[in-house]
Amino acid sequence: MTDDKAPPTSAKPRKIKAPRGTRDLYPAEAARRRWLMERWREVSIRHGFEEVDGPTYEEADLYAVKSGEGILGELFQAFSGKSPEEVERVKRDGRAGYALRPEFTPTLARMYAAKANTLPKPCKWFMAGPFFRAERPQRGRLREFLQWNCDVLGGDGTREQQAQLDAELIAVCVNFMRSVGLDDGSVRVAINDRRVLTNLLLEMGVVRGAQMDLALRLLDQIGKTKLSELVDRARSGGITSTGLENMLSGADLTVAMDSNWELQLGDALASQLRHDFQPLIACLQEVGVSQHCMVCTTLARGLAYYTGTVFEVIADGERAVAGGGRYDNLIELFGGPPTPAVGFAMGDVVLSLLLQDKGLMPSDDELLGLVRQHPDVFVLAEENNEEAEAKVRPVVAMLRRGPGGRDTHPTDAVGGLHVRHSYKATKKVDKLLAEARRQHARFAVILEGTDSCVVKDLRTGELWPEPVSLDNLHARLVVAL
RNA sequence: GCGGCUGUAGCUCAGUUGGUUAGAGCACCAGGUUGUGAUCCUGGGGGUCACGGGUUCGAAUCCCGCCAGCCGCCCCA
Repeated sequence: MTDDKAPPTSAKPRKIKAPRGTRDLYPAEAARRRWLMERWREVSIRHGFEEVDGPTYEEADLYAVKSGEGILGELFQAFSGKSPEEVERVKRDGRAGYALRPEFTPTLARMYAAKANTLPKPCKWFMAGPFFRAERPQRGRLREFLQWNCDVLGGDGTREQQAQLDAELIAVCVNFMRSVGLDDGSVRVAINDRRVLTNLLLEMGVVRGAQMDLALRLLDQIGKTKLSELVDRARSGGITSTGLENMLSGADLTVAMDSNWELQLGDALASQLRHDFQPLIACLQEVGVSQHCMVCTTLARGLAYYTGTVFEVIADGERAVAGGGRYDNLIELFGGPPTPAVGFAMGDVVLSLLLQDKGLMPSDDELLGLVRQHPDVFVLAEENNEEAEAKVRPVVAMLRRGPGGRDTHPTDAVGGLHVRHSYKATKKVDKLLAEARRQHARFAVILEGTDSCVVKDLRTGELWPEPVSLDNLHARLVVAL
């Protein structure tokens, strides 16, 4: 108290708000996040993926390895704060030793590379967790967000198996979308192949190297930037290809997989693409998702490390919900053995917007139920019955602990019920039942004395015909639930 | 980093050309009626009107700044 470093008493405490682009999760929002994570987990596991995770921050250099220039500007820097040298270095060149993870792939590559020879091949991993990017928040984009990553690493590298694994990965993604209620019409997957696209551009006269990178970047911008400007940028980049200009100008090079390509593309292009995409298409049909898929030859995906198949899940009115592709030389880049790999990521922000747009986001009450936060039992006492009132808290404790009234190990929740009681001053049964109802309790237990109670089923509104002895209460409730 | 719009109670919003002590509904808390599920009645807590300056006898209201949110640009791993 005599500390002279204490702030002056006249200083008003500053009201600190959540940092820009972050979210405070009150019970309903926390339930929504948990529900989403559980859906992601459930679908991943059902498709044979194993859960992994890594640190939420990494050495900043990890993110520089795979060339992303832009990425470094959007890293949240992190440092230990203990080392004066490190602080000095941050002041000197503005770069801390660590960064909050902006994506999972580098961590994944690092983890896989470290244990490559002991892991099954192919190795199917998923994770879901928070990621951080120091961008300007806007619709569908925040600074802290959740992301679901699924990846398939390794395999024999044959074109046939690659197509199988690509298709399997796309299927996980599509089946998730279905599992949250999105129908065939509202889930579309745009698919392309970097190898096919590059060949196409080479044939059009685009030169490998800087020109090719620019061309890919420009294709990625279609729909976001005006045509005239795209063409201008292509020309100022030294690209004279009229083929590219046609692509940029919106020549329709997107076809539903199950449709008649020749009609839309002409015989020559159709037969070339059919040849290139046939293995993947066959596999997508095998796993039953081809009706969602279309080949979109203008899809590039900005990411530099993609080497083959690339895809995006798109929905009208929102930016891409998920995106991914094949990155066959990335593991090697992180010091691992040459390893074919394919993966995708889905963020929670756009997905939530999409579910809201479509009316598929469960209500707050539904979410609390879905994540099992609705009480099993709400305990109260008859009015004007002090003996019964005195038993409320012991009965609550007994039901929470579980059978026999003996304490169980903290990790052993078997038999313990989710039990609540009122903290209100009122003793009116009417109001207490209303409270139980509001909290969506399944049963109300109304104590009548020191050893007996009546049970009301709040779902049907019916009373159990006979009073229940407190000795049998837990067992009876467990059966009824 | 740049531009546009918006900030009044936990939420949705009123608030007149600048004029008493800033309001409603919902939510929350309490009391009453009813009396073992949603009704109804009454009362209560809660706001330095985002924040900081300025103009004015007087500012939620007008001006400037700033912060935050939303929308877009840039960028997208």
